[in-house]
Amino acid sequence: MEKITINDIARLTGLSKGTVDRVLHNRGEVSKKSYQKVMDTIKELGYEPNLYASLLARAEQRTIALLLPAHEPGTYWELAAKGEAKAQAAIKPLSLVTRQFNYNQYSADSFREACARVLESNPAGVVMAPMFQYETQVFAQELQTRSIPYSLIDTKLETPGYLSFYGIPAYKSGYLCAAMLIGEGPVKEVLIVRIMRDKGRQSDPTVLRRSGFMDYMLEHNPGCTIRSLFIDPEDPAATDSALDAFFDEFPGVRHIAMLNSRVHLIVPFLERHPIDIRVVGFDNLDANLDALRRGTVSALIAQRPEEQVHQAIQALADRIVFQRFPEKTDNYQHMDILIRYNAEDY
Amino acid sequence: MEKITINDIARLTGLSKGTVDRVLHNRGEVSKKSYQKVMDTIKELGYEPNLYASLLARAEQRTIALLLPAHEPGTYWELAAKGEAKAQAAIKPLSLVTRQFNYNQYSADSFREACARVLESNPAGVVMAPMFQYETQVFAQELQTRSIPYSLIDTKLETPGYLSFYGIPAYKSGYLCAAMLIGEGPVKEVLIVRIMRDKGRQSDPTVLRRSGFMDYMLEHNPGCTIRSLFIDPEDPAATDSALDAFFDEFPGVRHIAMLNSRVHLIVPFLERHPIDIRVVGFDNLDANLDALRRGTVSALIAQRPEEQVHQAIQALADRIVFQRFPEKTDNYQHMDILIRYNAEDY
DNA sequence: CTGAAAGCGCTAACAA
DNA sequence: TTGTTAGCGCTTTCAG
Repeated sequence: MEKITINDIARLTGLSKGTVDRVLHNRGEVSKKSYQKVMDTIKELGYEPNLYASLLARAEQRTIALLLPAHEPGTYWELAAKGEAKAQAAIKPLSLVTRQFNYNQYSADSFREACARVLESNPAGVVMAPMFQYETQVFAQELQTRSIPYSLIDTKLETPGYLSFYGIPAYKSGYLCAAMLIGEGPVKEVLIVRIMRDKGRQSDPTVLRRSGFMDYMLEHNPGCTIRSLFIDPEDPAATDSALDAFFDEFPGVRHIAMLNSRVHLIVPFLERHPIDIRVVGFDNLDANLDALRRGTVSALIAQRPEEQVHQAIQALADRIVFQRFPEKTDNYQHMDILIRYNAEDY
Repeated sequence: MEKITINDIARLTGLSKGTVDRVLHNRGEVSKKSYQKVMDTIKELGYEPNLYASLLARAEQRTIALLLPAHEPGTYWELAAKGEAKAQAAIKPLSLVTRQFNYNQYSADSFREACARVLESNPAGVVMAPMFQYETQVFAQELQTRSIPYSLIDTKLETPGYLSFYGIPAYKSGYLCAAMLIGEGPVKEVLIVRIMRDKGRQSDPTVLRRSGFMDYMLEHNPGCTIRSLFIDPEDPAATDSALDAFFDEFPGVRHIAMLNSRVHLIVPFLERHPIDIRVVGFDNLDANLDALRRGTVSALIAQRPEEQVHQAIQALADRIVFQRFPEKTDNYQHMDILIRYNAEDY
């Protein structure tokens, strides 16, 4: 069984290497007839291109753009950004590099502007974490007309022709959060702490989480009162006093959930008032893990954001270099449950 | 800054490509003088060979051997074997293939014999899940003298010069299991169900798990009595009656742990006797997941064995093709906690 | 001991 | 729309 090459299929079809190469990379300039003939015999013989030869002959570097919210240290997106490094190493031998473009996750303008920069850089592929429904649509449209493949992470917005999506199921994650918080036991009241400015966001992923959370409560603990409190992430003092005021008014609350990655914001308060409160949050930020280890936070639901970007980049690389499509378009990831005793090797 | 090639250094030294190649792979037939000259200018110019050109010119397929316990359907090692397929796809473009060699995990002879077959196949690298301390040492030794790189998965035995290890921390996993089983609450007695023939094994990974389990109990629940029961995986009827007898004698037991992947073996019994018992086991076998969904098993600790073999293969491929060494030698993986509400997307 | 030369399989520029 | 051709950088005879 000989390795079959581009020459073989050129000979078999009666065409030339050049033409075969053109259909292989469908860069047009080929008649329908030739195209079909080549495709058919490729399939028939099970031809697979030789990567080494290809890479050797090509020798130019393509780049994959990452379009992510800006990542201040200690935030969720910093975790995600870590996946870039891993992926870099993996795709470097394929003559691919990554390049990051950041935007302010609270400003649609900034997102639009970042999109423009991405397009300007003429990438071979794009990984994006979208926050704004409309702007993302427009951008996706543009990518498609330029036939630049793109993958989504974190939030799945309905955009045309995305290559693949990687993230956790938002609704289910809220459901799970509720289960971790109250189990089966009857609980009279719980508190959901929310972030102020999230209110204004167009596409807030915590909306779905909240609805999953609510449904679990309805199904398992219908009598429970669910209270909300909004805090300002920029203002720790205000957060403290808001919590103080809350517990003055509702001293019986023993269960708190936060449906975003910021549970660490309420940790100082909790540690200053040693009531025995069960707290469940999301994501393995260092500050969250510390609180978990100290026992202030009972459980975290985590989602390996670095894996999400890693996988998205890999999928794109496969697509770009090997013309290979991912097995599944929507890849819902496992939700990791972290407690004190399994957080160490995370 | 131009890429410098073998031609450059041929020109610079006044020798030919052929000679340069000879010193590059020190296969002799070169005068001392020429050798020195080449070496010097290589260092001077910081020459790095182009892998693709090299690989292309060489054009042979190398194979990575997997040395794993035989995997009957529905067993742990079947899960692990799944990782092979994924990795196959990833390394195929590098002209690498995998080939599996199986042994009976209860027979050292069979292991030794499998090792022999692996060596005979002259692999470019080896991934192994070792079960027998001494035999593994001997084999590892042999691999090292032939300078065949190898990685370990699942169980880390102290062998010389392994490339990397992938698995969960055994002791900690037992500790975690105990935590999942009894939490902080005081419990009077717990049952550990064990597999009969594991007793005779030389390198039983559950030994460490058991000691982690015991330590958690000592630290958090010192008064608790820990009972053991041995069952025969081949004999469901005997398993049932053993459990019957056990519960006749100790009707108060409400907590069961199994420190291996076989918790499904006791599920039929449990479902026939609807007492409210908390059960914790290991690994995401289908039968275990089913029991988890039905609520018979409360929690599973899982370790993504397919990822372990996938990563081990990748590491080897990187080593073989790109001469790259893994970032970390010992890669302890996260222990996944599975409960009903997060098992679906696993 | 050394050099010359023929590829490895694919890409891309240029002609036709 | 298609064919031709000159490499990409390295390996490997084979003749000297």
